[in-house]
Amino acid sequence: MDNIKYDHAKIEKKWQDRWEKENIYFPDLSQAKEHFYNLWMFPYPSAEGLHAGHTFASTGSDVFGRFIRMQGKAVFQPIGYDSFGIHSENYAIKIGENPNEVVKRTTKHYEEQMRSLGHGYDWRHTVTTSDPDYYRWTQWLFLKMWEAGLAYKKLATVNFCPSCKTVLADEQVMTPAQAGKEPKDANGEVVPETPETKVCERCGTIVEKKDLDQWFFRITKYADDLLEGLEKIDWSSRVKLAQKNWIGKSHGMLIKFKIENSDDEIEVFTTRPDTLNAVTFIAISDEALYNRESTEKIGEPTGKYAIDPLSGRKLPIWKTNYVAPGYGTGAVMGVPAHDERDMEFAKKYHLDIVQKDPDQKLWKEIEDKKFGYPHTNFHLRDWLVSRQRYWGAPIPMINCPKCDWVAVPEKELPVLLPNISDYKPEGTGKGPLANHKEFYQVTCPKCGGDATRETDVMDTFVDSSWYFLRYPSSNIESAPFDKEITKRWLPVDLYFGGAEHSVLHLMYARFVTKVLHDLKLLDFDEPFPKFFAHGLMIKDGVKMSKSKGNVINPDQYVSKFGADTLRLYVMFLGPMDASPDFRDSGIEGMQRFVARLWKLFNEASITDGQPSKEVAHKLNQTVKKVTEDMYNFKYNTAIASIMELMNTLEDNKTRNLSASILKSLALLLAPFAPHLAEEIWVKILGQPFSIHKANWPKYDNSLIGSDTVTIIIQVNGKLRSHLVVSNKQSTKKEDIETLSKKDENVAKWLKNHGIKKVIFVSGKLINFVI
RNA sequence: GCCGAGGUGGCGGAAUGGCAGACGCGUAGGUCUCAAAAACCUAUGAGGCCUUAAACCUCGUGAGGGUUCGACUCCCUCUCUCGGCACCA
Repeated sequence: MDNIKYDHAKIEKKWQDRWEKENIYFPDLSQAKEHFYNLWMFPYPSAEGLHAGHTFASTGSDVFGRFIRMQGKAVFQPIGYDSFGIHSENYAIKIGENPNEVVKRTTKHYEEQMRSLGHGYDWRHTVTTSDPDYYRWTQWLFLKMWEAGLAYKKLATVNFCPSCKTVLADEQVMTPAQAGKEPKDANGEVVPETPETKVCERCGTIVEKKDLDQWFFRITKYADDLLEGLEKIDWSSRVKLAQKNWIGKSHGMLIKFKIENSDDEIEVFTTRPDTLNAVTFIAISDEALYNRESTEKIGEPTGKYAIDPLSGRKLPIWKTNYVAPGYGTGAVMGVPAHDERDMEFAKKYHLDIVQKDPDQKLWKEIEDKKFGYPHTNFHLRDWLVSRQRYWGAPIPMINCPKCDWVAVPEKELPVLLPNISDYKPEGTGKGPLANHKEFYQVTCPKCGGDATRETDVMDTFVDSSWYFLRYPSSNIESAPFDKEITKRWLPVDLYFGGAEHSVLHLMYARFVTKVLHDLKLLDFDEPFPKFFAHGLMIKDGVKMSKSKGNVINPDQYVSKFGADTLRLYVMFLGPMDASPDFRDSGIEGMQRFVARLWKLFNEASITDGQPSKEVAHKLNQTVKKVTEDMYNFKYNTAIASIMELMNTLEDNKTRNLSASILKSLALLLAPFAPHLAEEIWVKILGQPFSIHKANWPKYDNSLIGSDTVTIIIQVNGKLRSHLVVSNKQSTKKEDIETLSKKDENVAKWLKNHGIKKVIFVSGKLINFVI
């Protein structure tokens, strides 16, 4: 037995080295004709290593890439690291090391892990977003935005954690339950939670609001384009809907109200101008009241009155906390009869309530009489890209007392991020770079006078908004992306990633692509025509996360069971878009499957002869099923049918197995278990290296149907018996009906009953209705 | 509150109008062994019938109703779970 033990450690390493040496996964990017850009969202190195959830996702992508490569296409499958940004920086701070050093170490380990899993990445085209060769072009992108008038600076309210002394991204502010923390005040005292309590993801401290000067990208200008573009891309409706809701387009009108005893007017946005006849007050947003974030509606009368343009009634104007600032005009018309929120407010403050039916004619009347005009509003806000942090790409702008904001000339890029020791955020409203004169003290590129550099860095989502453009051109120094290569390889053929990026990353990448398209730098305007959202891995029923302490490190499984067993196991857990639960017990079953396969190939007497009918039939069925499942990312059922095939072959083992059958089986296994399949292909079947360049097996439809068919016999829809007949006979209603009636068990049910109707589905079933 | 996805054996899951539970895990019994592990074989939704076995029957896909010759699958109502958004006028 020992001589056929599968030594996964030795065999996997051997083939990984040979694949790399012989450039199996490195397509010639300038030549390839039939090409396929297969992309998995790059990870951010915010931990020492990747966890099993990454293994599930990256393997899912790799399996597809291998499958497509075996269809004869040149597959470009790159990988990199989203290494700038708050996640990586926070991790560095937590372990008390400089992010420059941490990222070097963690990305190295990530690479080792991905290599050990046997992923077919093109290691000659990796990107690391914190590398100056990369962020130089992130800064270039900022300049393009600036030139196009799509970057601007303005005062904005941002989230601030008084304990971490830093500004937080919106996605790092959450409810205490989401953070898994008890809410604390700035002094670290636990305080009672209210429905509005929003805390810092990391420490659970209640976030404060601060007003700071911030850089924005004008994504709102592309709101309609982003919405319309969704129509032509092949994404799941769930993800499209999330983007649609985020963009939040609503049609309505802006209506003007004159203010009593004044020349001023107040303008409100409404989607219901047909209810103007029931308006009784005007509610305006008030930052101070709004920031108290109470669920109870509160307000204060301003003492002023607006005039209803229809009836001339006086409408009191109230400052309230329930009108969102920054949306529409920040003012709404109060219509208690048709809006629950207005009703709640009107009741509390004893405002008038007028019951009148909505009148669709008002849309036209308001416009005709010039009380207002049609207007479309969006929920989408401009993209805040400033971060008062250290670990990001410096924003390439210079502030000159004479010339205002001046862009750093393109040829002076990159603006290097200095390696400093005081990189921790201080919470002063400025980033750590503001403490470094040698960084910010510069001369104005325009007038030559003394000027100061911007000391904020860019949001990490800017880094990841264009990285897919860089991969094929990663070795080009003169441009962010080469024109010819980009034309050949983009857009991405399949983008594989987590649904948690449904809005942010995927929206930003689409926006940036559309901007570059409008600047005539790209000839497509959607970066990911096909996106597949995989599920998130669960461990023992709960989401895998560092804070819950249930993160699984794949390394121990690779060393104990081997990459192929682990790959097969995670792919077998369930369909790719589900959330599989990682349990240790199941992986041993997969180890058994691998051992049985190995034994089958080693013990079989391989012949050149034709396979038996039964085996040929099963093989063709399996090839068809696996091929179809691959395109639908239903790897679990693909593997199940390979198992069935193996079970059939084991039953036939005493007979000799034909080489053609074994070759097909090896090919079907190749995407899932690349090392095992290669070893079998080259060493046992004597085929030329490499199986991963071989052609995917074809199936013959004529061999899928067997000679006989089982017909189901039902009485009143209940299964009563079966009938095994020849293919030909199975389509003849009269024959089947006669044979069925002779069946003892069927006859029993038909006895003493008249047959009302006979339903016959050719080749499948017959149903007697009695 | 709104939107979306979902509820199938002891467990992961399969079947998308036609044999419910493929495939795997687990469990039980067996073979091998001094013994154990491993490996292999057999059984495995619940219940009934039966000396035993085969065969057969009833029930069964969150609950209730409907459409259909036939429903896990389609429609309606309810319920629970998970995910996203959340005073957006």
